[in-house]
Amino acid sequence: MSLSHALLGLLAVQPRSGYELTKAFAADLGRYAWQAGHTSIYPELARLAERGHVTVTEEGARGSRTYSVTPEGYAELREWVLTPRRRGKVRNEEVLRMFLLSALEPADALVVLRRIVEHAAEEGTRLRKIMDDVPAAIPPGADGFGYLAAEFGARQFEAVHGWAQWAIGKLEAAEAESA
Amino acid sequence: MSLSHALLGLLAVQPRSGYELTKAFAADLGRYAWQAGHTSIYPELARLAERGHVTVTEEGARGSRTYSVTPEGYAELREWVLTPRRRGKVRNEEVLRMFLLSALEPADALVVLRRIVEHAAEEGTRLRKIMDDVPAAIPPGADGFGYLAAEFGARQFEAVHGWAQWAIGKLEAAEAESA
DNA sequence: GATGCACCTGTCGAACTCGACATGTCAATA
DNA sequence: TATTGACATGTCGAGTTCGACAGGTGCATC
Repeated sequence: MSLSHALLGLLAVQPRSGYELTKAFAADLGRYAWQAGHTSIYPELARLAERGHVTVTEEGARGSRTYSVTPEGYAELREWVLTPRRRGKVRNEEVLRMFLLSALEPADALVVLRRIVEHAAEEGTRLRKIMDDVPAAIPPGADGFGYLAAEFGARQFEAVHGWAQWAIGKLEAAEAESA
Repeated sequence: MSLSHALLGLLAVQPRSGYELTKAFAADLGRYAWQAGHTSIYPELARLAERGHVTVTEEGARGSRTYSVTPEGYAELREWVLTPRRRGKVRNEEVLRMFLLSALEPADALVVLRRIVEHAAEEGTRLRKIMDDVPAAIPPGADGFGYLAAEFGARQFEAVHGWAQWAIGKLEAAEAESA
């Protein structure tokens, strides 16, 4: 399962509590790569601990438990990331919505595409700003996947932006032609 | 559920059988947007028919049934695509693997990143070739989402390609610095 | 001292997914 | 005519996900 590997990866970068892991999934990780709520995370942590892939290395206030990966857990993670795989799981509601546009009337599709262009531009500049504020010396991934993720997200939004503009151009040309 | 809307979208472009829908999900749609196997599709078609969002408009050889969207189904689809939504479902094993790279040793990460660069370049040119072969006159989506999807995929791969190269640069610079 | 809020962990049930299994058809090729 | 393979639809059970519900803590502010 991918969730277990996502948790191992997060913990390999830095030991965290279930609560902190939940926040990481709510941020960039959950935005581009893999979503999970705390209701999936806590039971999965328990399973990983049972398997010996993680251990509790600190107990803090309010019953919080900080988990770290064990050597076995790290080996499992490394193996999973390094092994090339056939097609993995894909599920993206945003992208699905983009594909479904071609099923609508061009006028409707244009409304949505213009919204996408606007939104992608906003998010792109937001992420670019984050990248600019990060001192170049920060090693990738030191604090979660912030740095790599921000750049990935920025490029992703730029690609979507370009695609939506291209699609608008195609639709407008098709409309002008049929008129 | 998104699966039902994906089916409505596919059928709105063109009536199809469950078998043909399954093939569409195995192609570009399932690659970038939403995966589904026939074991999800057939029961969902039955549910959509029950709700009156699709109907069987043709019965062919080998027990095949061709479904079409009803006006109610189309209205439901339109509403779903046009309504702006908070964050939708995201799940992408490939991207997750990219994020997890920063949890590995730089040497391991570089191996994977170089593989990504190569793969993204291949897929990008493959899709670009498809785009070039498509006569410009074909209206978007006439045969599934081929045209829009190919362009989207091509831009996606180009973005991943650029990102991976950037990441390699960062990692190599960091290694050189620490050496 | 009460109130609110972010912190922190958990269960349960309904819905959804997915691989394995099952069944039969039509056409081409050996 | 036997075999192969794409066509075509379906069920079942195990595993996964996710929203709703639940409950306790430490701190700051009123």
